[in-house]
Amino acid sequence: MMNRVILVGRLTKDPDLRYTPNGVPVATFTLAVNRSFTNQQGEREADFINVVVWRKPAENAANFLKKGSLAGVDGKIQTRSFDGQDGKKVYITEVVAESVQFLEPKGNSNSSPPKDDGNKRVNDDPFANGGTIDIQDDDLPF
Amino acid sequence: MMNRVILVGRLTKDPDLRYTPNGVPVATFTLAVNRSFTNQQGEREADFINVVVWRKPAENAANFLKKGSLAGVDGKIQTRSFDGQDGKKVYITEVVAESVQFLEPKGNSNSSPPKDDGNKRVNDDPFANGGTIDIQDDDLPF
Amino acid sequence: MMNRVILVGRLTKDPDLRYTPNGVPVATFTLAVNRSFTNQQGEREADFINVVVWRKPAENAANFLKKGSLAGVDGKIQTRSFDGQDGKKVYITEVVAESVQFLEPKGNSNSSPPKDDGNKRVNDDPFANGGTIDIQDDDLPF
Amino acid sequence: MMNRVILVGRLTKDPDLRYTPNGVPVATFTLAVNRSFTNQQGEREADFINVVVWRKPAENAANFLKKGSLAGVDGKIQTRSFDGQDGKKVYITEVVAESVQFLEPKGNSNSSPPKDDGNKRVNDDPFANGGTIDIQDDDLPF
DNA sequence: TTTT
DNA sequence: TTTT
Repeated sequence: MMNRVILVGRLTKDPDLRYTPNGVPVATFTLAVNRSFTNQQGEREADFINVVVWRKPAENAANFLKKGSLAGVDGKIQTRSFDGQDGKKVYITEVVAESVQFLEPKGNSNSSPPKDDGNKRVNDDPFANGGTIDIQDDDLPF
Repeated sequence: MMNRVILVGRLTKDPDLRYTPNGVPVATFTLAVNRSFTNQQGEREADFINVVVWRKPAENAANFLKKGSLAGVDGKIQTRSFDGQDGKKVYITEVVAESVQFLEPKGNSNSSPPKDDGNKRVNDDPFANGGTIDIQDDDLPF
Repeated sequence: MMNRVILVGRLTKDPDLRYTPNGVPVATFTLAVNRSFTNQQGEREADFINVVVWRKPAENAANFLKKGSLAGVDGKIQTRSFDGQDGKKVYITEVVAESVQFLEPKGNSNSSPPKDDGNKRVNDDPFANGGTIDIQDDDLPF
Repeated sequence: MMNRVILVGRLTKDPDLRYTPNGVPVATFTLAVNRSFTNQQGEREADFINVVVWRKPAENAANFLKKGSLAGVDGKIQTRSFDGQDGKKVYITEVVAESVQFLEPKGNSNSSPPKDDGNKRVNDDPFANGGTIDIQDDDLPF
């Protein structure tokens, strides 16, 4: 059994950072990954892939990525289901990132600096880890 | 922009082979990929990932894989949407396989032989191609 | 910066398990991965890829894999160099496996049972972990 | 049998473009891929991975990548051997790229424009293909 | 509900 | 023989 996904694309919006009742950080975002070929109308389309990240990489993603950022994701496909509001089961397929890579060049944060929305700052420089936002030993305890 | 998925798992059902109006073969199946860790209840869960294959590999998948077969998939994640019966947009995330690998050992087709449901036979031995079911030059013209 | 390798192939020999001076297990083996295409002479060739595994997965690989076993590897490419006996630098490219997957079907250990060469037994059934031989929390402390 | 490699790193030198006696373009370059962790001395090390590309993507790589460019590679590991000058067999492990991705942002070609060393120009804008440098139908015939 |  |  093997399950591996690698993506490079651009965030369609700022990451959404939340915390579980136990205080575990979870970030979600959507990556737009342009296809390398065009459709019959000659348009280049994209796949819009939902990504979930847990723990410290979640906080790093929230701190260093924003709408339009070029990011790499290494993780797994996960499927889950829940009961929708109309009583029907909803099936979800998403990518759980094990590491998120910040691929924007150093000076290239466009116009605005990385936003600070009040989350505690975990790491001030994504390049301190070679640009990788990885699972760390000192992550929240689970 | 990069988009790559590699999976190894077991088919939950026999592949479903169809043809487009232009005669292009498309097979779909679901791969159950067991996770390497267990949940809080100590149960091992699986991800159920929908896979689409086009052209000759579709026919090969239909001919050589069946419910329970161990298979490898190398492809891309694709997202698409359509309008559901209740007027709401339905969003789909699936894997488009570029190659499908038959991983069952040679003599191990369980009890029954590979089924033959009347599709024209493209290749009588998946091992003739090292077990790979790949896109071929003589695929249908598109 | 991203670095990901996924392989499925067969061991060319039994894994070689050693221990560092600090007692850390390291296993090495070579995977033969048949190519999906043939050369001009119509022969199918293979790539012979050296794989290194550390810690508990190393012991699991040594216990459950042997010459001819079908195995999956998920890891990274690593390069290193050392000074050869003739004073010239030797450059090595190999795969460091983060997880090793035992893909032989359950009853299919060919003729002989998994060998036991005196290594302490860490896990008696690779399927207890869904066939995955993964890095565990109780690995040696580094 | 599966064999897949995905890399993102920086070119250590300009690509080296050559042509076979039959006129088939081949480019080679080395990708420096920084590791996400540091060694015992607290230094971040890198893996230096040799990459080979054939046909049109080779020409595109030569035209759009240079020393220091951030690039993504999707391909396979290949091993081969030849007889060294001292009569001993030399074993090579390298990556054969199926597609090469130009990840430098559009305006960020540093100081100098993409070099033109006299090769016929195949494509003037790597972004015309969404930044992908892919195998095309009109490649040389093999 | 989508990015450059 | 190595990149930012």
